[in-house]
Amino acid sequence: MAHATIRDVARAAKVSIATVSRALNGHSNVRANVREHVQAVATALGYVPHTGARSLSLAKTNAIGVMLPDLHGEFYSEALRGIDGEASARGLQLLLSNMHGDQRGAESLRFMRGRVDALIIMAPDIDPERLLAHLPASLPTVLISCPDMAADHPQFRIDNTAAADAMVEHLIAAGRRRIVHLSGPRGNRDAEERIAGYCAAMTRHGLSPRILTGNFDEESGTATAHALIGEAERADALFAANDMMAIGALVAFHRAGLAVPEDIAVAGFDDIPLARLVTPALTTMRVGIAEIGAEAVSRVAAILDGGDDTEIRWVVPQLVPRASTLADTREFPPA
Amino acid sequence: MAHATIRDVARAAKVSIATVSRALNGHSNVRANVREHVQAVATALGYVPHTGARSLSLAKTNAIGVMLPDLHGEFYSEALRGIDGEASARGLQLLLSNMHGDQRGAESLRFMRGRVDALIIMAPDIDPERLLAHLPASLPTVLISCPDMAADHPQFRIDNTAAADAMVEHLIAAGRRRIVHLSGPRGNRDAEERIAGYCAAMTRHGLSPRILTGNFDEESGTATAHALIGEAERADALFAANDMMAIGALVAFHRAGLAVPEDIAVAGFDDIPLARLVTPALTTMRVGIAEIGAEAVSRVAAILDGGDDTEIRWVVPQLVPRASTLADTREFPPA
DNA sequence: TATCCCGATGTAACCGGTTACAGCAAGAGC
DNA sequence: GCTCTTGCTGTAACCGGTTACATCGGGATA
Repeated sequence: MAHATIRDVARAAKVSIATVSRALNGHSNVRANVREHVQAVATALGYVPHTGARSLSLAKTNAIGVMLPDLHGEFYSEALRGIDGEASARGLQLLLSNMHGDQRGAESLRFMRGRVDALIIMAPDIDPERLLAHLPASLPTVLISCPDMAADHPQFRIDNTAAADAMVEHLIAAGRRRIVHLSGPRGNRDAEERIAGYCAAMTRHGLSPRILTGNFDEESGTATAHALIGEAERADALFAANDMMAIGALVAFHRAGLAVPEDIAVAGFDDIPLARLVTPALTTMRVGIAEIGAEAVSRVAAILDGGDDTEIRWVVPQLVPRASTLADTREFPPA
Repeated sequence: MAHATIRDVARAAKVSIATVSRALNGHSNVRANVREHVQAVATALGYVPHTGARSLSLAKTNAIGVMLPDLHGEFYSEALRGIDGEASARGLQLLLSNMHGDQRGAESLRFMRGRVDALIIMAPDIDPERLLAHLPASLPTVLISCPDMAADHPQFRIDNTAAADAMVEHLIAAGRRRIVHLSGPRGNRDAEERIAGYCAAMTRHGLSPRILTGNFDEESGTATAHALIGEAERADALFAANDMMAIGALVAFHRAGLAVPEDIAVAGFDDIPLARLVTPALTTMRVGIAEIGAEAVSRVAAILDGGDDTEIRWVVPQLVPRASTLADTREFPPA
């Protein structure tokens, strides 16, 4: 047996559907006893309003669409956690769609039209053309770390260049010279900017950059560590473009009997929750992605309330020095 | 300017809306040149179909609702990752709703009606009455580790009792006797069952159970570790009801200069990705929550295809012995 | 008592799609 | 040339709600 509709309730309560709608939605112009009667009948029939139909007629869904590149790894999980927290505090539902690194995934944006009131898109590696092409026009959209786009959307931009530069400075201050950068995949905006910052700092200090390309996953870190271990003039620091790669390397160095940071310092980027839990704890740049996610929801909400917002808001990552680059202050004393 | 509707396209293309609908949905009974013309006009107007309206008339949303207790911590993130992977492989969207430990959150299930074709609910600590009350009837629903309910829904049940029992056996085999259990919050189904398994095994071996109650978060683990450290006859093993608490304790023990596992063994439950990355790597029971999530989506899909499924499927966690309980095989040699 | 006003209720249009059914034109068969 | 079929297209009902507007009845007022 299908679900009861408002018409079923109206029939059973012997009133019009308009009255049922008004009674259930708390409009004032309904006589008290009629309202109670309608509510009783609705409960008896197990009536649950059809939210889809409701949004259609109200042109309001109370939902926002979230597009992430991936859910693998803690970084995007953290982003989602931040978004989710703020969204449910505001009574907004979340419609998820991620493109698993596949550019075609951008098409799924089309399916969001009519289901959400606004969009939050995080897509550091997507072709802007593609994104724009499938972006339902006139849908408020907040971008996080996306490629430059013609559209004048509100955005969050991470100052990757300055942050990577600062990390290199930190490593140099800690006495390192042969600093290798394990980058993210080419074409990814964050990856490219971190490379730029790394190169700038190295060059400024008269050091020659050396870049290995990874994939932002643990495996890239492991593989890179193995590659470095055997080299004649071994690097004395590895700066990975994200924490997962750094941790992969950290573990691999450890297994191979190399001491971190004594033999080689390791630094990451993002400050995922895991970073402070590995041994030695990982030095990294804190992005605060959960906070950004939450703030993105706030901006979306403000726009939906009629606000105007096309600002580009810059996020400045903070250095979080931990034991993996600091020989003197081990957070975990040797066992 | 609002978005173009199918009527705008029809007007501009000088055909009826029915023809537009048919042309764009690839029905065969449309003349080829008409179809092309309609497609061209639609593209020119930037027409994107209104998915909400479409689902209303088709009574099919291609979305499934997901209710989780929380997104904090890796456990539910992993579950969501598994669900998401399978869902997007099948072209299903995900509507997220989590109740942040708040029982009232169950009401948000009502908002799913008319927006999703089915539900996946993971709620180890929710009052079944409440859940049933707000569960839109006749919506296919797969439950994961929920309290027993009258309804005959397809379910996944984790064999927590046997698993906790097996973990105690493992600790005893490793020579431990003063084994303390750090449990999850009372009322949580998983927590209660793990307590039961722990007690059963302890009693069987003539050991007296000792249970401290935690909250499934890292902080509980830290606090418990501090409490244990000062005691006269210190415990020689801590079995936490989930990995996050175990890791909190692990770190706290380390900081306090206690060697794990030499001075005290530590074991967790869940096998979150983090578990193998901490030092020493954490012994735990692998639940495979991402796989369960994926499988839940498959079951949902099968039901939507007309299948019948009211089975209770049991998940048997597997012991993953690692360095935190095995004095002899350290995965990370001392630095 | 007649008039006005006001609050409660019903009718019907609308949100943006899909599709059953009707209509219509062209080609086939006689 | 006339009917029958076939294939394309349009009309209108429907999905399940909301709400502008019309209607209706009763109390207040003159």
